[in-house]
Amino acid sequence: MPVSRDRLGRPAVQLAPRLLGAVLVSTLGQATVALRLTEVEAYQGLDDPASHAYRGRTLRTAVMFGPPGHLYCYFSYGMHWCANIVCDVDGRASAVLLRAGEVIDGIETAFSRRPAARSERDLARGPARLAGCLGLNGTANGSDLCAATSAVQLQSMPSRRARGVQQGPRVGISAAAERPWRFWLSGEPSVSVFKAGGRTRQRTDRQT
DNA sequence: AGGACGATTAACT
DNA sequence: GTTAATCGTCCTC
Repeated sequence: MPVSRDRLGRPAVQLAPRLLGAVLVSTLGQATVALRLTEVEAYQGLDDPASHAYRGRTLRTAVMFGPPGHLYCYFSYGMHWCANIVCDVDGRASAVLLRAGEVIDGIETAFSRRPAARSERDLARGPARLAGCLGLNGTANGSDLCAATSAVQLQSMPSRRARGVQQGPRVGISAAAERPWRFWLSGEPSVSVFKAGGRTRQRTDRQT
């Protein structure tokens, strides 16, 4: 039985630390991969300049404005997919980005989807790597994680906040970079390397 | 219609 | 530490 939807109907900043240790299971492509979440980030919709939903509902962000418990997948840098769990109540955009996890089942399948991974800890270390392991892409956008018939499910979630939860700035953003809305489990090898939010790209000053 | 930029990754030096 | 790859989305003419 997947996690019940009402447990996810709370703002991302509240839910994010509670998702550490939760288990996601994908049966996409007739293979099973299960993953235990070790690092997440909260994005609080209209209150959060770093959120895709900040400027309101668009075709891309529509899922975030819907009921909790669905997957929001987006395409990044022209080549990667990243995945979020939509949370908070229907109509309020809020989502938790899945940044890293430990593969606990289907390791062979995960490696086949991530040929560049050299070790188990690299399989789902980083949001696009995590999505890659599970086979998530645009087709999975909107998937209901709380439905027993769904190919992607949130199988379990700790009833209390896990021990060893750490908190700090989010990765790779420039807006609202000071908000400490990244959460991870201390001592987990799968947690991604810290980079303070800000410019990760060269300036594009034109020459005169 | 055009362009800047990104919730990134992998492969380099 | 640096940089190329690559394209959907959204904002500005």
